[in-house]
Amino acid sequence: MSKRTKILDLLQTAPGSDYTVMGWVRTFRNNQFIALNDGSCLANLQAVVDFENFDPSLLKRITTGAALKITGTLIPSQGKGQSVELKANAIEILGDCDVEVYPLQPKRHSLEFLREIAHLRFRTNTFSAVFRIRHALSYAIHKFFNDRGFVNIHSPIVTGSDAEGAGEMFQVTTLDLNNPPKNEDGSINFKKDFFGKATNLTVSGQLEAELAALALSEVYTFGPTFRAENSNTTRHLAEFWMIEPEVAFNDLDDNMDLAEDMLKYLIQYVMDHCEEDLSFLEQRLAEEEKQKPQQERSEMSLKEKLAFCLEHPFERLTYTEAIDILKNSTPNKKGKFQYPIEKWGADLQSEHERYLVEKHFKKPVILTNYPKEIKAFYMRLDDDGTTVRAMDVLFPGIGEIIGGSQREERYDVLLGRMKEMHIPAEEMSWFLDTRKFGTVPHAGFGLGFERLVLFVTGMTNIRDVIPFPRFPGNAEF
RNA sequence: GCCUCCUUAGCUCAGUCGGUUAGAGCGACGGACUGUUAAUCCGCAGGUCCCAGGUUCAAGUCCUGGAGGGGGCGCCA
Repeated sequence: MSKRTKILDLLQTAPGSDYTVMGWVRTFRNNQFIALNDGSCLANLQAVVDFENFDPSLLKRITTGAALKITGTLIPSQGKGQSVELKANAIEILGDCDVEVYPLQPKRHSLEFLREIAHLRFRTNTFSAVFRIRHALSYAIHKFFNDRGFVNIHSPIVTGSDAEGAGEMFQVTTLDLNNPPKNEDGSINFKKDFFGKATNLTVSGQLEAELAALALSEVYTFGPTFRAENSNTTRHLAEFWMIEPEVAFNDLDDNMDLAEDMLKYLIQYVMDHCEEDLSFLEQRLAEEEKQKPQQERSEMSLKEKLAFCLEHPFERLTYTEAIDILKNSTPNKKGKFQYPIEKWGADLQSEHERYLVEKHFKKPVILTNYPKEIKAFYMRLDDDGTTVRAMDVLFPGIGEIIGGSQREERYDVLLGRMKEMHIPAEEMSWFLDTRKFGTVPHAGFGLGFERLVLFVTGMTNIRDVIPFPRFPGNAEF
């Protein structure tokens, strides 16, 4: 292959020289204008064909979806849509594309349809924009933590611990499911399994991150996470990516500061580096909003929404304060909530979270100090003995984007909480060891990566921000 | 897991009270045009009305079951 110039670079190059580009045809207009895209940016390169100088049988093969190599001279464009264009001197068909059977047409497609052809949807404007932004966010996460001296920890994906309590787990085994080795009592003998014990896919890297934090001080994980929950929503996946920072010597306030700084940094990064893709998605969203009834339309455009998040501090309040607001809220008094707020202690439903974020405060909200009964065993017990130092960061349209806490660092209190919640302490001795040997206050949280991508791109279904979504009943591709 | 809606041409959808030969836009194809921006204009083809039963003189339309998909709720990130 001769030297290739990326379309992203070519569009910023002064005209005059010859270049070779390779990419896929979006449209071929007027037997003259090829809109070529190579994914390096949203914009297409316009290649101009003098059709009298090319074999008609070659021109017939320039169809939507075909892969081309075009060599030509970069010239100022006579048309209005672009400043430069490539005057084609040579065209080579790298791969034909039979439009009779190629599912992508030069027209608008529904997200539902594209989801069924996820192997081809990268070739659309919307999905190429989403996945470029997804990449930018991934890179920015590493940059944010690296710049602050955090150490990236690769926590295990196969775990022997089944006591994390973060959700249903997928089993990992090499045993013959049709004829597994049995113990005398008829149960399966996992000693004969690959790892010599029952193993699962991880539901969280947090416990391992805590071990590292209690030596390296500032760490984070960024890896795949698996939950075998039968969740059927636009916000849940069975396989998703999670970022879990864990910081020694941090309390809950430090933890909230870190979460807010991080989210603002990431949003700012995308606004600074993904202007073209963001503008496209903003326009796409605006067109989608037009289809909705006036009442349901959002007041802000995508970029306004992102800027708004940057400009205002997140609202921080305790669970108890939130209950008071909800109890006295108009929808609660008028019986509009499906689950009315009656007494302190109840878990908040998503309708309540949405009211706080979207109606009452109209900005991101951090809820803290939840009743201990509705939170995990490892969260630090408050002095009153009834609440724990938990924090949930709630975003408009997404709900919970971050869940975290200051961790219980006191050995006796942690052990007591584990017993209360029926966590088998014997199997968790390695975790308890950290509280036995030089324990310190520490805190951390989990950020759902796809939920962040959802928010930043303005997409509405989490299955559209991961290349090949896994959810109940579906593991295609 | 629960609730709800949908499934008609390649895609998006219309199809009245159950009644003749099931329609439109876009896309594809053929032609015209040749500085176009999802080009335009003219023409043409394209249907297992999701599947299996049932009711009826007659079912895309009604009923039962199944499959696939969307949305909401719960679980949570």
